[in-house]
Amino acid sequence: MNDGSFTVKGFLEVKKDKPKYKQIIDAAVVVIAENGYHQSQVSKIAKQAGVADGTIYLYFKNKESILISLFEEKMGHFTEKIREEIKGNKTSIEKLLKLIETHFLLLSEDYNLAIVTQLELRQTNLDLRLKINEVLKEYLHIIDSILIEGVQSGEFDPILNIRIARKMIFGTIDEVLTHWVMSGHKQSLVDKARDVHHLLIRGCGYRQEDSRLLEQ
Amino acid sequence: MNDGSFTVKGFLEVKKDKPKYKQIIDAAVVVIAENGYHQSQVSKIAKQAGVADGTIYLYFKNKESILISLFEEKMGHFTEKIREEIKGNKTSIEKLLKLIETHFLLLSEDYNLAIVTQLELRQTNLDLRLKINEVLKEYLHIIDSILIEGVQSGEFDPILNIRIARKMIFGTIDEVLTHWVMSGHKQSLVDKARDVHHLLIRGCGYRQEDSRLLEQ
Amino acid sequence: MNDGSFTVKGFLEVKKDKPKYKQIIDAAVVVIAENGYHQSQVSKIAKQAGVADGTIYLYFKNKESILISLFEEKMGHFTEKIREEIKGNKTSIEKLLKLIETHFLLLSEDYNLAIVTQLELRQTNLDLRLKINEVLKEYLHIIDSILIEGVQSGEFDPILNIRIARKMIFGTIDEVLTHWVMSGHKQSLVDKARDVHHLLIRGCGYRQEDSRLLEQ
Amino acid sequence: MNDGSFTVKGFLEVKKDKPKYKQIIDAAVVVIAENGYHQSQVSKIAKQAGVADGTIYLYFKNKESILISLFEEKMGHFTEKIREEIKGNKTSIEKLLKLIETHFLLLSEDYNLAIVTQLELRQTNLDLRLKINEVLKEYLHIIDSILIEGVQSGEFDPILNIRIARKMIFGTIDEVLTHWVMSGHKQSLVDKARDVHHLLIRGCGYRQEDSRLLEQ
DNA sequence: AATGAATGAGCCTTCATTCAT
DNA sequence: AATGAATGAAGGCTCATTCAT
Repeated sequence: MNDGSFTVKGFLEVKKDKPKYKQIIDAAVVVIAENGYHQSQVSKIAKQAGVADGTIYLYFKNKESILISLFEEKMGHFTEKIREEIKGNKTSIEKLLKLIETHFLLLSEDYNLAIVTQLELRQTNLDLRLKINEVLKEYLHIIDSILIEGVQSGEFDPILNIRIARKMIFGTIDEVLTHWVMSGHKQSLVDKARDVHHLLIRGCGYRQEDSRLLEQ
Repeated sequence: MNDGSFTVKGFLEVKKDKPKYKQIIDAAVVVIAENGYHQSQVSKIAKQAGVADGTIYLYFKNKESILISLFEEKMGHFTEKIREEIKGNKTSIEKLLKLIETHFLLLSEDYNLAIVTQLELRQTNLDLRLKINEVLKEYLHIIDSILIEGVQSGEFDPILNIRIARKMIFGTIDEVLTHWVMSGHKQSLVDKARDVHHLLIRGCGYRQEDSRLLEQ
Repeated sequence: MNDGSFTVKGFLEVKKDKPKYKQIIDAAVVVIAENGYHQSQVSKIAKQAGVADGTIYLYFKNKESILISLFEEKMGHFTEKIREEIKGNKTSIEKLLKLIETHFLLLSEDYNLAIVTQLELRQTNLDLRLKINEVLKEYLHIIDSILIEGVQSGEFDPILNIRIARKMIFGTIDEVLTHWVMSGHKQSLVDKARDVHHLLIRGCGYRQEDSRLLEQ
Repeated sequence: MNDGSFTVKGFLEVKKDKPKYKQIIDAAVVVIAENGYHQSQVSKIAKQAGVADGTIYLYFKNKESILISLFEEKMGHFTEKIREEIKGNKTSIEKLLKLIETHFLLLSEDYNLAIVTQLELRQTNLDLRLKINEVLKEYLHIIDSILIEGVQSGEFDPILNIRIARKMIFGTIDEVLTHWVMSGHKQSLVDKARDVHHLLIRGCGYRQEDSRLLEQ
């Protein structure tokens, strides 16, 4: 449940800042990407992290919590980065493009992480996946707020079904990513961002000829 | 011994049609849906199927092949049913709606199967998932042919990126399904079909006001 | 215990003469030689024999009894053949040479059988090996009678320890055979017979210069 | 993890010298002697050794490697002991006697080990037996060097076929031992050594009346 | 006599986790 | 804080044998 990190209010946050906590998470990404989830024993992760097996359990409650923390840590960085990137953009159209591009870019830059999040982490049991979904909510909230803003600004269909639209956006991005990872990341992912964006905003009711916000 | 073997005995007799083969697959669906993939031991499946453990291995090479056959069998039925259903429809718009509705309907009618395909089968190792993807190709081909037809008929964007559109359609349907299964299938899935369809065809460039094919 | 053969006194012996009984034993030799004892399942032997699995059990009580019968049948032929061959020889020296030569010749002519008796049949459990030893006694009796005769005729040491000498003769022949089989029967086995014989009779106290019985 | 690994900790520390490694091997000898090879499950060996099942696999790669190590360890001790014992003897005749006596004595003192090496270890598959043969080579080399020395010193036949003689010596010793074990070690094994030796050296061409080296 | 589909007992090995040091 | 040796539960698969046809 808890990833093993302790925060002392009013005092200094202790574990997450320590190198070893991140060491282990980064080791997990490498080991899982290289060996696959089912071949990523705790001892392998410990070895890669340069610590003893037992040390893992000083920082994480159990193996599952390494994965949850991994996802929290990386996805947290994701949402943070995406929030930053879309901040400067005026329209929802632009924000959505930035979201897709940033998502694609971040995974392009870390193919190991892409393997882990798109393929390996899905081989885990339902409990873990439910917790991962918790973490994903933050990301879905960003999509939702872009959609709501877009509806209010008139960029999108005024009667857009936000929940379905959110699933379309997330599902499409996810499907594109998974395909890209599975086919061995031969093609440029970032290059696909505009095409994906194009279809998605049109699906949300945006009409290119009506408003030229995106035009360059 | 192996699934997929054919015996001619007076008439064409496919082993797959023999009761025990299907018995085991149906048992697997029930057991996996109820216990989760990692808690679905071969002995449990055998018990549910009403056969001895060893009997499983007369019909399947190993545990993994039960799952592949399960997917082939069920997905085969899916694509077959979908092909049938879309046959009678004239426009691509209508065909896509029929595809979504049929997909939703079939999983609505068999919630256990929905759990298995949307959640449990994804917890398997990469090898199995690659084989499952092989099976999925058939489904993706149907989507592709609808899209190509729609582009040719002028219903969809003449410069539609088919590969991305296919991923949008599949990714969206998949995301909607997974969410529906994970949230405990409280809401009607089939009711969502029109909304999903609406967003997807718009994403593909369809303009409601231009052509009224779908109108009732 | 019983090999499954039935003899009706005064009437015709039934099973052993029937082709299927021998068919199965011969199939066992081939299958065991080709696959090794632990990979020689009953079903494989049945297939090689051209009968159904269940048919095996009409002729043999269980798998073990196939092996015992195999050994009895083949070893019986051995001792019979050896008895025949040594009958015509006058001296014990000559008889022992004939025994060795015949043993070597028979296994040279049937390498599969050599593999089975020298290597594979020894991988069986102790019970079976005790029964095989029973069968071997006949062979050891022949050695004994040659030795006793040789002592009486003055060819061998008058105070020869027969039991030890028997073990020397059998142990040496066995060791030469096993080495020949394990090293892939590249060299001629029969060519070694005279050298083996030479050492063994000398060990038994025979003195070439004293009597010239063997000279040509 | 693996047997045969070396760790330097202040001094030369061989893993094989660690108590647990030997504990397990000794437990294996007891369990196999008492239950037979095919009834000697890893769990039984672990229980006898007083360790957990999994601990076995910290010291041995798999079950088979317990047996190989067992043989290496015990046979290594054998050859070492035999080399020591024959060192002090002048003639080949004496050395061979010492070899036989030592071999017989060592197995007389450890009947469990005798059961394992003479009966149970032979029930293993061919692969394992080939590895065991590797270990046996050391023993055969000792025999060879005694023979060569004996030929050079004139004790043995100057044109002695060393390879056959070696097989005679080893085959005879082995046959005597196996018979002794199978018949329940009722008789004294060491008492047989002189008789066995007597036959073997005579087989190698030694003539008692010519040289009186062995006489007391 | 012959078949062959069905049975079900039995075991090696892995690996997350603990705890004495 | 750190170590890493030790633990022990848990399951997929094989194959000799049976028996209804």
